Amino acid sequence: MIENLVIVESPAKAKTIEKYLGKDYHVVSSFGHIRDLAKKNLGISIENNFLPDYEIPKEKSKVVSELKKSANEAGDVWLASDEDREGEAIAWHLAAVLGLDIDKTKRIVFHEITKEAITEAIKSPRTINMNLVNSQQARRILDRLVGFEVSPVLWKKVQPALSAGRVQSVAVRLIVEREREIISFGSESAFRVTALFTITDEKGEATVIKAEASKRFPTDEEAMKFLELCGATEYIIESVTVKPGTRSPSPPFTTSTLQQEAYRKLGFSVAQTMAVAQKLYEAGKITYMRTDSTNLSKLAIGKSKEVIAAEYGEKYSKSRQFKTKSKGAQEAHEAIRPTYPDNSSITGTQNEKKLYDLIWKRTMASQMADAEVEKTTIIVKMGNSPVTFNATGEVIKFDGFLKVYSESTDNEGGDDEKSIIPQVSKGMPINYKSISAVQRFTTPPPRYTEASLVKKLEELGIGRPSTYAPTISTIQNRGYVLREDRPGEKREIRMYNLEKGKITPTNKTEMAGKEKSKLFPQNIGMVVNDFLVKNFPVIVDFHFTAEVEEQFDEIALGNIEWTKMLKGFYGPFHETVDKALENRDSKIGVRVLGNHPQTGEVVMVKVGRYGPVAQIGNKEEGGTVRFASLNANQLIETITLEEALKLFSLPRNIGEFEESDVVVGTGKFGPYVRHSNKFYSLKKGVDDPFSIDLERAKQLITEKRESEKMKLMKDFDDIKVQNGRYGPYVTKDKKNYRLPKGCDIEKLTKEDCLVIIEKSSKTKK
DNA sequence: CAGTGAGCGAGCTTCCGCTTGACTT
Repeated sequence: MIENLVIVESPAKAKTIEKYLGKDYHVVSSFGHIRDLAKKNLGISIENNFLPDYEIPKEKSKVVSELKKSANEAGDVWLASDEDREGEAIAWHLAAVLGLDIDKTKRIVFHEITKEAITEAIKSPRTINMNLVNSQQARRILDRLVGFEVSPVLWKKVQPALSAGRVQSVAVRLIVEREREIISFGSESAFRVTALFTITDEKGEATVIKAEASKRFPTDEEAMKFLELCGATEYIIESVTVKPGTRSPSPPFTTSTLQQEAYRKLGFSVAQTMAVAQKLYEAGKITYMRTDSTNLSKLAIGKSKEVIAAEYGEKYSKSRQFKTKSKGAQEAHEAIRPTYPDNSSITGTQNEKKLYDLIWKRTMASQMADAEVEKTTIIVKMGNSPVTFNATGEVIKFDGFLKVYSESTDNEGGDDEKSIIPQVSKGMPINYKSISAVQRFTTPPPRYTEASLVKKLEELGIGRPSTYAPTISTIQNRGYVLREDRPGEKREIRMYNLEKGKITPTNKTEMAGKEKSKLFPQNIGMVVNDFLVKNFPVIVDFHFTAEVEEQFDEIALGNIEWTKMLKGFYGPFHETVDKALENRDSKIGVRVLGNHPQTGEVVMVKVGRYGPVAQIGNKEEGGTVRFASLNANQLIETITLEEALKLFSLPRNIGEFEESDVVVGTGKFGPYVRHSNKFYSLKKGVDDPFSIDLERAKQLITEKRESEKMKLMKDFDDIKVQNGRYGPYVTKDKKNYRLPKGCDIEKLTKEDCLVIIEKSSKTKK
């Protein structure tokens, strides 16, 4: 019999702690929560003062029975779940399920996994804090009430299988509202004037500096007029300002900042970052990856100091402890850092190496000296205009933490490039090399990426480190939003260039609105959002979470009773649910575009059973009602009558080829060409089903035939060997079969193929 | 693998936050 059983949440943590505690302690893991509200029904008895109905989920039964067995065999049970609201609740559920005495069972906490912290914790156990547990119960029950009362309203009023919740609905709202800002954004343009000046120093060496005019010019005429002035004057340096400054490193990673930087620097999706980090954590290479804390253990700070001094020298080291500033942070863990700071690199997959490198650098940089910079600003005066040209340059005097790491930012325009400015003095005359006025368009606010959405949610205090990635998956799985690339549209920009007193106009094109991996709201997301905003304004308010969190904190402090808090919330909330159900507004999400120009029938768009659809005519008026699905990227909100009517022109016959009709249409998988019962997809972003001609259609048909021929390696009529994405395979009756390893395709016979098919169907059973 | 949009109504969908595997394709 082992004297002491310690229960923690994570198995990787259990392994480490057991090493620190020695042979008198057996450390096991609960794998997170072991009980939850009943899966079916509401799981809450509202009339019994919100009495929760807890059950052990099926997938947890094995863990729980093992825990029970260990607990029965042990002398003392120590509950060592995380030091936060959820951790306290886990401890309480464990006590309840394992039949431990709530008032006597030892509860210990540590927010870093070091030998010192753990032995210290063992010395000072406390008991379960029921106030903290109750604040968790309030949180859990409130979320269930919101999710399980609002979602069914959506099923009834909008579409089945939809969902709403305190976190996901706000995430969707952010994306929808951002899209509307972009839709209503009116882009304006103005000419930005930049000059290249040549500066010759005492030694006669020439350098070119770039300076920007202090004014922008709204029209071509004004820009031209200014350039004319520029060509007819002299330039003198009016002032030179040199300002020293410092830059400080960012704090070490939390879940949210790791997701943002891994996206910006490595192009990882939020889910990918978490999966790779999980592997690093399980291999003992980094500390826990779901954390809101920027705290580092004394051990980590000390070790980092040694590493930095040895690697870069004493003057690069500066120990710092960062205060966590994010709203609602619970700080149960350390920041995300290398377990062993002396390992600057690791073995593993490419992605593991890259992410580890990022974490190592960020951690080291956080313990390094400020960078010292010198910012120089030069103002150049013109002889005939009050407009000045300004140039800024930055010189790094001491690189400090920048030696290791510099944080990326979200803005994409690399406009404010900083150059090195040579020695110049006030009153010095200089000459221009060239001056150009370039039309610049204002840009709408950026669409969210997964990572920037996480950042925003964290700022609002909505969601937790363990739920950022799942929330983003949920809103995509429900079809509310979609992560997409957009090619953008070509835009002409005008420019005028002044050189040697002569102005030459030139035009160039740029791509406007090009997007990569951005979150776009879908029609159903917009309809659901508008419905929620109208019917449940409190729930989708950006401050709702912050407000209820304040009350949860009061419960944790013992100032409010948790069921009272729930009663206060539920009364008015449930009324809004009833009101939303009573409302007989049948036209949810319908937008009437106008009337058919020929027949006068009403034309509308809405989200139908199979997605967004345009409709001509309606039941009430009689006659035939016609439907046509909207194309991908067409929004109910912005589609025009003309565009909607165009949808009804498909499928259309565009001619004949090899004595068969060629028909263009749009199907389940997008626009296609149909020819003698075969389908050929149109190229995305290249072909348009409404304008494609016979010539291009023929081309698509022959191209596909060519590639099919390339694919075909052996042809035994009903059985074929084809070359696919994952190498050669056998195909028969539209079913594919993998080839055995080391198979010689050249010698493969029809009989061999039949054997392969036989074997494969046997193993499937 | 290229549609679907009548009406009835059974039975189902759904939340947030803790934690990891065990499964195919």
